[in-house]
Amino acid sequence: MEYNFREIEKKWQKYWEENKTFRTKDDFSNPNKYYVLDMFPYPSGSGLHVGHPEGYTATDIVARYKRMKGFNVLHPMGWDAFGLPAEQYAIQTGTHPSKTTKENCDTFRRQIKELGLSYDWDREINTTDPDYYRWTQWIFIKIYNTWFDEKEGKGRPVSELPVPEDIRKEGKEAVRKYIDSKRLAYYDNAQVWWCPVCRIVCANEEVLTDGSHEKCGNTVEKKNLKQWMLRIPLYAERLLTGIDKLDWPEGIKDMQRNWIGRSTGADVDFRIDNSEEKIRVFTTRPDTLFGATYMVLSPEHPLVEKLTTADRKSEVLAYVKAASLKSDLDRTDLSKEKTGVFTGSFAVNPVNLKKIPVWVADYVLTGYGTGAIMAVPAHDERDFEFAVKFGLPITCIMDPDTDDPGQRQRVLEGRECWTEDGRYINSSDSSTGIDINGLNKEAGIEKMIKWLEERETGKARVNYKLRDWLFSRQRYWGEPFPVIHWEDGEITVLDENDLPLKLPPLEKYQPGETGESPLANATDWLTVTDKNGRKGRRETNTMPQWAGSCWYYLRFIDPQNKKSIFDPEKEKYWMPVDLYIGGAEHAVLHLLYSRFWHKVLYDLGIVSTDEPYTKLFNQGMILAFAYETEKGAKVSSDLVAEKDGKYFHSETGEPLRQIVAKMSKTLKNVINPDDVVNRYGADSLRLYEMFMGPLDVTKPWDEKGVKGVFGFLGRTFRFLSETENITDGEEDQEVLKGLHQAIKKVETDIENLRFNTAISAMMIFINLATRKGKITRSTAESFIKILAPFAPHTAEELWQLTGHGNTLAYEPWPLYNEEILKEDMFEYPVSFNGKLRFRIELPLSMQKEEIISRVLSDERSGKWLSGKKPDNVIVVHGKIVNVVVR
RNA sequence: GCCCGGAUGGUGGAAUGGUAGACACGCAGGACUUAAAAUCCUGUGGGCAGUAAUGCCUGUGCGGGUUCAAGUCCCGCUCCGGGUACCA
Repeated sequence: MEYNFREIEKKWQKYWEENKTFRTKDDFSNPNKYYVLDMFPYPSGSGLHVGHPEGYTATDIVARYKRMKGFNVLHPMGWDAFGLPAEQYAIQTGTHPSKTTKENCDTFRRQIKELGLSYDWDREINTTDPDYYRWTQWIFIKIYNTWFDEKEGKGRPVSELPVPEDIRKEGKEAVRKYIDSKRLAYYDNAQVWWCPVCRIVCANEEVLTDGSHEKCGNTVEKKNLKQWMLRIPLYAERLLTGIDKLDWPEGIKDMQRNWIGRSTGADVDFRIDNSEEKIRVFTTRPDTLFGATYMVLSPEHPLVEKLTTADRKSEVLAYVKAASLKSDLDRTDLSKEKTGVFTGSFAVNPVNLKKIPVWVADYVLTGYGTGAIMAVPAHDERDFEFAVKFGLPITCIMDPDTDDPGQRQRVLEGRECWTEDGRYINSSDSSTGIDINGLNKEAGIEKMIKWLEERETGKARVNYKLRDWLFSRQRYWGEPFPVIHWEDGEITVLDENDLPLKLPPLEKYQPGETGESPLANATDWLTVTDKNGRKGRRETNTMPQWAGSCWYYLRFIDPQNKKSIFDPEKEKYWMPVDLYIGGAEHAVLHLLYSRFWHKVLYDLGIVSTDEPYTKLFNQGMILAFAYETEKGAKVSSDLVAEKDGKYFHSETGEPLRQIVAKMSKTLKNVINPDDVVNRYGADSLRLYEMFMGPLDVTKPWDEKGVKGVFGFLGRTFRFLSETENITDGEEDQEVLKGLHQAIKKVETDIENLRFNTAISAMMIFINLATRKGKITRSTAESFIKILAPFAPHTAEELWQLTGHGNTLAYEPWPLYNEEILKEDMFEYPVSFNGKLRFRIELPLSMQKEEIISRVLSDERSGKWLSGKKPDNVIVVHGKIVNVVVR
C-alpha cells in the first residue's frame, strides 16, 4: 500500500481531536504521574520556526512513551503572548494588540496541531487572557505583601513583620514606610536603561554588553524613572543552593551560579583623616589590608562631594560629570586606559594607621559591593594598572609561591602584580597588634576578619552580583499592576476580589516622549476615588514579559479554575514539572525569575515544592547552510549553484564556501515547517528533527536529510501494510532478536533523550525485516508501538491496518526479553599489541584458558608471533582478545 | 581575561577504556522504465600491492603521558561555539 501521508495525517489529527484522545484526567489514583512541559512560545507574526518543533517533538515523544508505560501524563501548550511586536504593530496601524495576538495564536495553534503533538488542548492558556493575568496580578499582590525574614531564611506575610518600637512611636506614616522598605516589591526612583528608538525602558538583562538594546540593536541611554523593583537578591542564597540538587545540564547550572555571583569577604570601615566620615568597602581580600595604598570611590558615590577638598573641586566635578555621560560600553571597555582623579582627602588604613589618598575612578562600579574599594596594587591587576599610571605606591605584602626567581624578585619589588597564594611579609604592626606574617592566603583572611570583627572596624560578609529586578515597563501590552497611587502618597494594591484589573481600550498606543506609559492616556480608567473621597491614580506601568512566564506551569494544572489560582490537591499531584525542554536562551533569566517566584509561593504555602523544574534540557539551535565568497561576503542561497559537491555563484561563477549560520531572511535560507509538512508530512519532519543529531547540539538543517527519513517511513509503511508480509506462527530467531534489540535500544534512548540513535535502531530493524521479507503479526505490532511516539500518524494507521479499532496511544509499551537477546557465539577480535589482526568465532561460554589456546593455535597467529612466546594474553570476555608479544 | 561546551569520512553523526566511522545523506555502479521521477540491489575513510578474493600501511584538531589496549583518561597547546566581564 502506498504511503499516502497527507491523507493519513489529516485522518488521525481529526480522530485525536474528535475523541479528545490526549485529554488528561486528574486521576489521583494513578501514583505514576509525569508532567512534561515545553517552554511555551511567543506567537510571533512570522509563524513557527523549525526550531520550535525540535523541542516540541522531543517532549511529545517522551509524553507518548510515558502514556504507553502507564503514566498519567500532563502535556500542555499555551501562549506567552504579551510582548512588543504586537504593540509596535498597534502603534503603526491602530490595530488592537489583542487582535494581532489572536491571529498569531491561531496560526501557531494550527501549525502545532499539524505536527501531531499530543497536547491536551482543553488546557490551553494565554498570558494575555484576563482570566490568566488575573492570577499574575494576584501573585504580584502576594509578593508585594511579603517580606524576607533573614533569620528563618524565608519569605513571610508582611502582617507578621515585627515593627521596632522606636518606629512605632514615630507614628503611622513611619510604620508604613518601614513596612514598605521590607516588601519584596517596592516602588522607587531607579536609573534605568532607556531605548530612545523603541521608547521603552529595558531591564539590565535586555541590554547587551556593547550597550545596545537586545531587541532592536540601538544604543540605550540612562534615565531616572519611578519603577517597580523586586528584591530577588534576598533569595540569592536559596536560589544558589537550590541549583545543586536539580537534574539540569551542568553548563546551565554554572551560568545561573555565575549570574548570582556569590563572593565571600568582608566589609571594612576606613576612617577619614580630619573628618567624622567613614568609607566602607567590600573586599574579598581583607588579608591584603597592609598592601592597601590608596582608596577609590565610584563617581556616583555619595561621599565624593564631601571628601573633595576645595582645591580639587573643579577637577573632580568635571570627572564625575564626564563619567555620568559615558555609556556603559565606554566604562566597561577593558582595553581602555584607566582614568581617575584625587579628591584631596586621605583615609586611615586601620591595620597600620597610615594615611592613604582617596581617589575617584570609574573602574569602580557603583552597583557592586559598597561602590568603594581599598586598592591593593601589588595584589590586584586593576589596582596595579591604576597605580602604575598615576604613580601611586605599590607595596608587596606577599612572598609569592612561584618557581621563577626573576618573577619572585619583580613581585617583591612591586614591579609585577601577584594575585595567587604565598606567604605574607610586611604584614604586622605593633601599634594595632595585628600580625599575619608567614601565613598563607586562607589563614590570613581568617585571622584578619577575626581581628577586624573584634575591633568593630569590619565584618565578614557575603556579596552577590544579583541585583534588584526592575519589574516595570512603559508599555501598553502587558499586565497592568493592581496598584493605586493616592494623592497623599500612599500606595495600595487592589483587593484580590477586584481582580482582574483589565487593560483599558485605547485609541493611541504611542508611549509618551518622557517615557510615560501609554496607559496614562486612558483617562477614565486612570483616576479613582475611594470611599472617603481621596483621589488616586492607577499605576500606568505594566509588567514585563517575564511575569506571565514565571508561573504558567502552575496554571496548566488547573487552567479553568475560576475561584482560585489552582486546586491545591491538583497542585500536590502534578508538581513538580518532571521534564522541561526549551532553548538555552532562557538559561539564566526566565529560569531564575521563575524559580524566585516559585520559592516565594512556596514560603507562603501556596505551592508544595521548593523548586519548579526537576529536570531541564536545552535543545540546540537549528542553523542552516549558508554560502560565502573567499573574502567572506555572504551570498543569498538563491544565487548558489552546486556542481560536483562544490559551490559557485550562479551569476559571477565565483567559488563559494559552505558555512553554517543562523537562518536569515536576507540569506533566503529560512525553512518554513509548513513547506516541509506539505512535501514530506509531519511524521517526516518530526523524525528528521530528532534524527539530525543529539538534541542538545546546534546543527544545520539539510533538506536531503528529510528525504532520508521520509524514505524510511515509506519503506516501513509499505512493508507493514502489505498483508502478505505479515504471517502468523513462530517468529524467525534473527527477526525476534532484532526486534528485542530495537525495543531495548528505543526504550533506553527515550529515557536518556537520545532520539537520534533510537531512530537508527528502528531503521536497522526495518532493514532486517525487509531483507527477511516476512515477520509475524506480533512482531509487527510491537514494532508499530515503538514507532508510535516518533511517527504517531503512520503508527496509528498501521495499527488500524493490523486489525485494531482503537488508538494505540494507551497501548502498553512492549517488553523486551533479555533471554532472547542472549548470544551463544561471539566473534572475538584478536589483536596483537593492540592492533586488530583477525577474528575468531567462539562460544561465549568458553573459558579463558580455552580461548587462549584456541587463539594461539590458530594458524593466523603464527604470522604475528613469529616464533616468539607471548608475554601475556588479555581476554575480556565477550569483548576482545589481545596478545602481547615483545 | 574568566567560566562552560566542542573538534571523528565529501556531509549530519555512531562508539559502558576493548573491532573507529553504526544509522542516514551524498556519490559511483547496476536493476526496473522509451525516458525521467519513484523504488530496489551493490559499493563507498585515505594510501599501497593485486585481474581478483584479499593483504598490508595509515587514520578521531596538535604535542606529550598513563595502559595489554586511548576518539574516550591525564598534562600542555591550537582553533571554533556559548555565557560573562574593571564584580574588588
